[in-house]
Amino acid sequence: MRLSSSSSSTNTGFNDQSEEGEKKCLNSELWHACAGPLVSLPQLGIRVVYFPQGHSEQVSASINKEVDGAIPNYPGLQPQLICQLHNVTMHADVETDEVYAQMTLQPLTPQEQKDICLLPSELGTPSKQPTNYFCKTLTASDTSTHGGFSVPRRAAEKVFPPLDYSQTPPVQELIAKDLHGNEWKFRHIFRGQPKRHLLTTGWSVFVSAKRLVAGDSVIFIWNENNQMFLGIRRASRPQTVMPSSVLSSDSMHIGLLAAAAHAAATNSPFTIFYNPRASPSEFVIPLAKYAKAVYHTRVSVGMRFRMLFETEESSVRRYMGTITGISDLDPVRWPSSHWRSVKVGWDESTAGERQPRVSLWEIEPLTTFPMYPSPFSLRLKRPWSAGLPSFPGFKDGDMGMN
Amino acid sequence: MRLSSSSSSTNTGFNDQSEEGEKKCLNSELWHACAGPLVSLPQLGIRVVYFPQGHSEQVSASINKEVDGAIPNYPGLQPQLICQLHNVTMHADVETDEVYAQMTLQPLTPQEQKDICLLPSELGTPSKQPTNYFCKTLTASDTSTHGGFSVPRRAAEKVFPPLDYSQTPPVQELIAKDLHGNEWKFRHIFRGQPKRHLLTTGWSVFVSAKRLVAGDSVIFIWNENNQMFLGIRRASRPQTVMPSSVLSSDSMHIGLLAAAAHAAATNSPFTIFYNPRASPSEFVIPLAKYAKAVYHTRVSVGMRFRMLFETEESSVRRYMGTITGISDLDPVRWPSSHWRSVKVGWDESTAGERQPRVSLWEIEPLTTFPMYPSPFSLRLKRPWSAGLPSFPGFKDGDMGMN
DNA sequence: GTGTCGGCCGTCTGCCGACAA
DNA sequence: TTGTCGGCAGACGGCCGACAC
Repeated sequence: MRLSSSSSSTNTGFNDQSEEGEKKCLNSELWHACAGPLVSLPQLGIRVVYFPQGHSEQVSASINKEVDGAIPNYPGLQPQLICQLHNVTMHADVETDEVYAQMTLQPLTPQEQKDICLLPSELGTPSKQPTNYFCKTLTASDTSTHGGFSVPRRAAEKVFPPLDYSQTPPVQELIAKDLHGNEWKFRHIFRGQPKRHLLTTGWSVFVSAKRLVAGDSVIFIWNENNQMFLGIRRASRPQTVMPSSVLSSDSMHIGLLAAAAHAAATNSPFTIFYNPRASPSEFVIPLAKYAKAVYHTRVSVGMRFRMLFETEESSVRRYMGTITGISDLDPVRWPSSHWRSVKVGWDESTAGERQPRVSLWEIEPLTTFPMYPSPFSLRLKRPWSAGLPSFPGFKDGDMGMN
Repeated sequence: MRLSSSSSSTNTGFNDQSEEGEKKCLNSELWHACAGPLVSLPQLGIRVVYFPQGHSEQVSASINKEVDGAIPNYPGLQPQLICQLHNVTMHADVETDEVYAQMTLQPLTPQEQKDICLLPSELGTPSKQPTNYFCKTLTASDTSTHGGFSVPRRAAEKVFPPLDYSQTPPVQELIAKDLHGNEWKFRHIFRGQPKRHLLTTGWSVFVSAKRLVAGDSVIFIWNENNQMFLGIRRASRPQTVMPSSVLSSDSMHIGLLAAAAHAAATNSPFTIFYNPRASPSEFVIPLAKYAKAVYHTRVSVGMRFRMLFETEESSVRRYMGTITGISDLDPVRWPSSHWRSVKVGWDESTAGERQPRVSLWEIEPLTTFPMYPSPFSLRLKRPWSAGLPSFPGFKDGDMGMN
């Protein structure tokens, strides 16, 4: 019983969709606002690279538990699978409002891999963050039953409909839809000494319904159709411990690998969930982005790079670091994998939170080799070769690199 | 982050157990009271029969979703695995208080299967329901904020400490621990016209904390150590939809099968969860119980039988039916499996809820063959033969059949 | 510019016996 | 015997400007 929507939908609002019971479209802008500025979903129909290792990392993070048993080897399973991407849909957890995406991936046949021909459009477009939105981390006063929600002035002026300041005090009713299409009404008033924007009546119901606590964040969006949306982001990740009393963590990891192995062996589609805020890194990468990073970028130990991170206020900032090594993350289980193959050191001492290992497509090396404009498509002369970084026929092309 | 306890523990209360963070013993009596009178956990150390089909049924029921993709075949995986049972532990979901058990199963080696020798103790003892307990389904008044909890008179007299009736009105404070060891305090008062037992102060916090609604049930237990415990049972199973945005249902089913297949191939232990109130049937059966039902009971079409069911008030009653067929539930995937191999018709027309297929060990045929007392142990002359019901060396024995 | 507080009013919680099923 | 209700008193929700950081 999920609320879902196709990401390829161009709807800005919510539509009922009589498909398999009660599914609804959810607002794409809102989904991306909740997911964060760094999250982008690959476009429907393109070729992507799927990393079982990354998927495994997400499962571990989601159920808050590492593998403790023996996972059988899947010798036939490559560390990355080139897949056709079918059916990307955006969802939100009914209980927690956590955003996630469902993707159906179909591994390419050996013949299709041989004939790989990259189109410029397959690089993927970066996620479009809504223009008129704000994100505020809730204070103790915001979540207390004693009062309402204090709206930062700039935020109110940017994303709320303009108040009629001739009234004393200026008041209006706001209506906003959440990820599930439920409407929430708030009294928006401009009062106090000094004057400030407040949400009063309606706010506490929202806080208790969503079980918000100080430290969580709310997001308000004002789109071009004069609709308002609101979403939430919970601060406490450990709270989101999925109580997985359904299947043991070992069985989950085995299932993930076996499903991918089976799909790869039979070239049949399989389904995965991507939880942007639970997963340490994206594990379904547009093929063109992967190819560009792996085959068009020379990296070496000592090289400087930049990498994007999300800030508290849901904007982005760059952190700088130095490449300290290039090696397999798991030489035994996943030899010759590009997943987190780059060991890095971070410039700032507060870098305890940042990963000591990253993947090539996550970073932006500061010294890049010049790219030559070339014909429209990129043609591979060899089939994808068993996880080894040999891709000689892969030529530079106009894939919109910068 | 789970609260757990070993079922082999003889503790009646709660003990801290500095094992891997914060695990605690939970009360075995309370667990069984919440699980219901028909649920019995196999004893630690005995041989059990594990049914992947039954496990799969539980997963489907838990995530409220059938398999919709193609599940690969596991030709090496038998429809039942004989396992040694390690490490049975009882748990309760932190969010919902739903009880479940974790079991570690180790498939027997072919040699061990050949040498199977059943001990009488392996039949398993039926779950001991607590003696002093009551279970009440909450009314609208019980869950309303307007008042407290009306305690049925017999229940109060049986499981609450006796009141001092010389007081006017008689009042006392009750303290009871839930499945997680949290204490709840209630004011127990005997008042009104006519007089009745009520829980007032403290009741509403419990209701809101556990998110109880009319139709849910509470269970109070009074054990021999003068301790009180309380548990809950939710009426609405569809509410318990586990939002499994972690892994697709297909991957879960594949994982379950692959984990069992891997364990069977390597004779290594694997872990499963058993949710008594989510699963349609137990899928880990004591070997002796299985053997008795399959090899010591002759069933045929037209035979009458009885089967136990749980009532609203958490007691048991028998329903009668007739065997209408004996065949494979899934001839393609699981040929020659005893899982739900018996097609039945039920006597009462209100039988819409009851399964049209049952397993041999769930029913009690009304015409049984006499059992002959025999030597202490039952010896198998042949190894377990690939799911086929040939078990010729299996002799009748003193396994406490009735 | 905004987080927290004291003050104040109104609503709802929550304890009581009445009454009826 | 026990589910629901009207009555009532007190606690807490929730709107306000004051004040300080």
